[in-house]
Amino acid sequence: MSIRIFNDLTKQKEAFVPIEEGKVRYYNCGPTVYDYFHIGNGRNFVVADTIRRYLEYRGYQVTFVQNFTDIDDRMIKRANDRGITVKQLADEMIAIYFDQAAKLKIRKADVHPRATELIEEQVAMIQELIEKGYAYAVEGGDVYFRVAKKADYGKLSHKNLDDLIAGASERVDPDDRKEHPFDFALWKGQKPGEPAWEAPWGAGRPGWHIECSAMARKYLGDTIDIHSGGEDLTFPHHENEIAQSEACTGHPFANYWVHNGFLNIEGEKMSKSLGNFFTVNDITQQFDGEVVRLYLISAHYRTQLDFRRDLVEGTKAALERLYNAKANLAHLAKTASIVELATEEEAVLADLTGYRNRFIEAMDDDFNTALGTAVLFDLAKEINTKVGPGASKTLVEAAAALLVELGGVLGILDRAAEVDLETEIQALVDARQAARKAKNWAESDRVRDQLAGLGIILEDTPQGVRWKRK
RNA sequence: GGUGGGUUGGCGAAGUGGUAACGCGGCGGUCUGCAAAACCGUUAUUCGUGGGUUCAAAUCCCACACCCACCUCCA
Repeated sequence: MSIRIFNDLTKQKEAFVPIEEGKVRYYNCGPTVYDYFHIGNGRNFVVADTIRRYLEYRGYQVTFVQNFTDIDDRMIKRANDRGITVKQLADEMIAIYFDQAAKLKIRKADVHPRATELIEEQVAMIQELIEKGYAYAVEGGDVYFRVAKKADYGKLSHKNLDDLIAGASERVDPDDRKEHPFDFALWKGQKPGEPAWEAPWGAGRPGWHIECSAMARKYLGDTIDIHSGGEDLTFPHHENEIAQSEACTGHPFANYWVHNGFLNIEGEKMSKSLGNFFTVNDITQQFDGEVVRLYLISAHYRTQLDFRRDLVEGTKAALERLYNAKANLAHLAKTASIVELATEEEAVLADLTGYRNRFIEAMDDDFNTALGTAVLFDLAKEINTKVGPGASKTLVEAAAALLVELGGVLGILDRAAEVDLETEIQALVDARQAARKAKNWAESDRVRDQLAGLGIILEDTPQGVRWKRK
């Protein structure tokens, strides 16, 4: 069995066969760093991170690249509005990206190139495209890609130029300098007050699409295995990347195109005008990042997902369930001393392997995280039912390890099952236990309330008192 | 207009030919000094509508209805 991926290029699930055995070259379109990234971006980054984690879990050596677009119209406008340089804006937002991404348990990519770091490579590609007749410079210093020359233009979005023109007849802004309305900018000539770099056809800055082509090429090669992004990027961004890269290198650009569905807010498209524009920063003020992450992968990545607070609240309870299974095992591990498995435990241990297999089967099928998480809930139930007081250390540890192993693939459950309490808090917990032993309920309840005020929630279990932070 | 996706219990969400996973919520219970939490059990004879194919369909085919996304810089 192998991993199957729904490839947008062919619109069907295909067995995943990497270019180089055992290795994966993976590129995901990162954010334009003009502002805090929003929860829709967050979904994309979580999806890409999960795919990356899973590929690694399946034994692939993954080189994962995710860019920062640090030069474009919005960057320039925002920097001007704030009276800072584009570079300052980028530095600030990139730092925020890493901070917020960490909250969602999104790992750093192997390479996080910035568009402005690869100007030379982009200029070289544009030059090559001009030489091969795929691009032309016009008055004003702009350089455009000649879409009509690329016979298979539209193969990713499954459009052809005639349809495009018919569909967009009213929206295309006529630009006499362009040969074809859908020719897109590879390079934008400098306008007064804008940052610019030197180029053979005049100072200016790269267009949006060329940066991804250049970055993917530099760090991953002419042909990469997987390229992903939000579904809205299919056209024109990814279509244009394909056109540029393939025209330039003469090789296929990416073998598998993966697009995640959009994230809506309470049933509506997120937009500033609707006032429902939420950044990850907004959301993590209210919810634990791991809860948000679990919510984002609770549906298959290709479906549209509605962000609803009540559902995230529900996910919080669901994640608690998994953590409780983990905490139960940690508790048992403290007292479990028998190493040898009892006969009936052998069957449970064998079941554990079954859960791992089910998980792999689910995730192999186009990264079905909804099914994958379901396996975790089933596993938690098995643990709670079959692994109790008196269980052998071997079984307790195996169960705990599997829970963490599978959770780790999804980017959850890495928090310690129990935190050590500060001595003064531990003293309060002890005091309450003493009061309870003396049946001094008034005093024990008072201490319990006091601890609640400190954010410590106590749970009296048959195996003793357990606590967790609010 | 073109292209693509969707419609599954109170709410979410898997499932693409063999008789409806999983989570939240609800309900019942266990535990507890009482709580809370936790845990256990239970919760769709049914998968937008109407036809058809088949021994068998949520799953395949044909209509229809409704919803959504993309169609030049928005993940």
